[in-house]
Amino acid sequence: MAIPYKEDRCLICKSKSSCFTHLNVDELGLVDNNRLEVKYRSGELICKQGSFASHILFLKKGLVKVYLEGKSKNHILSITSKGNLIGLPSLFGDPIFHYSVVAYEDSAVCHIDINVFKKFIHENAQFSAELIKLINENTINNYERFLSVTQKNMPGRFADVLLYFSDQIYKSTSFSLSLSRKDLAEFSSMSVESLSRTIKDFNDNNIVSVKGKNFEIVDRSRLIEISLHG
Amino acid sequence: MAIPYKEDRCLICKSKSSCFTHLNVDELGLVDNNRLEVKYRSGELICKQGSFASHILFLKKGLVKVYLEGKSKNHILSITSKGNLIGLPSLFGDPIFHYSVVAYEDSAVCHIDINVFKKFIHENAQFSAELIKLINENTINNYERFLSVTQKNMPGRFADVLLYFSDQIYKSTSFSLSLSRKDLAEFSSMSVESLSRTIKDFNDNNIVSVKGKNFEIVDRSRLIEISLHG
DNA sequence: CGCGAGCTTGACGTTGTTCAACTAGAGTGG
DNA sequence: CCACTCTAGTTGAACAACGTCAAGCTCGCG
Repeated sequence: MAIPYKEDRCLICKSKSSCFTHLNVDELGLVDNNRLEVKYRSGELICKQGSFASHILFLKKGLVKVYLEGKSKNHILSITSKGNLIGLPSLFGDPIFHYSVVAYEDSAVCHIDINVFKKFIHENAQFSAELIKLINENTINNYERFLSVTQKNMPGRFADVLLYFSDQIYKSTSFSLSLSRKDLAEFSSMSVESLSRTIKDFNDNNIVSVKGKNFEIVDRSRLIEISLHG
Repeated sequence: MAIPYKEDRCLICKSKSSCFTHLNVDELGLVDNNRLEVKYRSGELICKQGSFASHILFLKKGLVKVYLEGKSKNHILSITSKGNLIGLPSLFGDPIFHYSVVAYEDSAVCHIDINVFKKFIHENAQFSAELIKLINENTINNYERFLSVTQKNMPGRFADVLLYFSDQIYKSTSFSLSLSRKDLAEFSSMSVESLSRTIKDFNDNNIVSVKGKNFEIVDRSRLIEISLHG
């Protein structure tokens, strides 16, 4: 059996979620005493849709995919990088995870007892306010994805995905993508073959330069135009 | 100028949202003093995507559609009946409405000052907990819709929509639908013509009996089977 | 009685998927 | 170091799903 491992005390942790900034020293101590820090290797399952959500997860380090499991294929909800909470939709109602999460890179995850979260919600209003803010940001992102998925054709959807990686995840015009073509396809709501053709098309038209998993956005304005349905 | 109209005091209102049950007499009085009750006729716009969200809306009576405005067509997020709050995603962050809402039936809506909501969130932890629960239920519904939209064909999606009306809205196997074909199409993510053909198909195969806006679910188990991709 | 919006129907075109074959590269064992 | 295998990725052709266009229908309403 593994020995519980904790790199830092929460108090001095620099990668805290914004809602933890509203906790006092005692409260942070309570978090510390009710968490486990777990390291995951790339490809490992961090949480499984349908399993018991006894803990809220905090992604301290790494990159993960958050996805819904469908009958035959999955739907990737978001690619989430460090500093974000996972499992918030499980806070009330059925205490089960509503999605699965898998690590893309070696990741560090704090498992925080869900009852500690509930305690703070009932006792610390600042914490609740911040939590609601985080949940709402997520909801608004979902709305954008609804529009992308239901109203755009393949190039438009893939343009959205590329801009998402460039702006939100890697914050650069060139990046080495950790996702497989299959994952990219599930994130853009299309088949692997169609994705491959779309990539080729973007590459041939000098919109994006693609070599394997390395992407470089060449013509950003064109990409934005395509995203707005071109 | 219209005279502010209030049918009941909040204290004795029987159609309260679940989060208001955690307010005391004084707090309910505060809600009462900071709300307007507005009646809408069928077809009227209750709130407009992108406009300033100074108030959270409570649907006291009626039936409305909540939808995202796309470039050429809309995407209906949900059909919402009385007892539900509208505008919660606008609570923090940009104070604008992220969707539009239109009445299907004559409806009564309480406009509650958004600052009253924020005040309760910062002072009443029970209220926050209940609010988070409501927001999360909505998120989980969105997940189901993601799977429906991205992984099912037209019959599957329309079966989902019919079951939604039967189970969630009308709670009966037969109902008179307030939605136009166009709205039904935007709710099922397809064109009006395809919707029309799908309806005809369901009707011809004795799965649902349809006469104009009157729907009767004849073979529920078949409908569920189709929903699970048949 | 005629007008018009909403609805239906058929023919056709487009978009995207599926299937199958092929290719490139990474790991394995001799 | 080289053949062997396995998997991820690419490509082409056939096909299915779905949208678009145009015409016709229905029914409420002036």
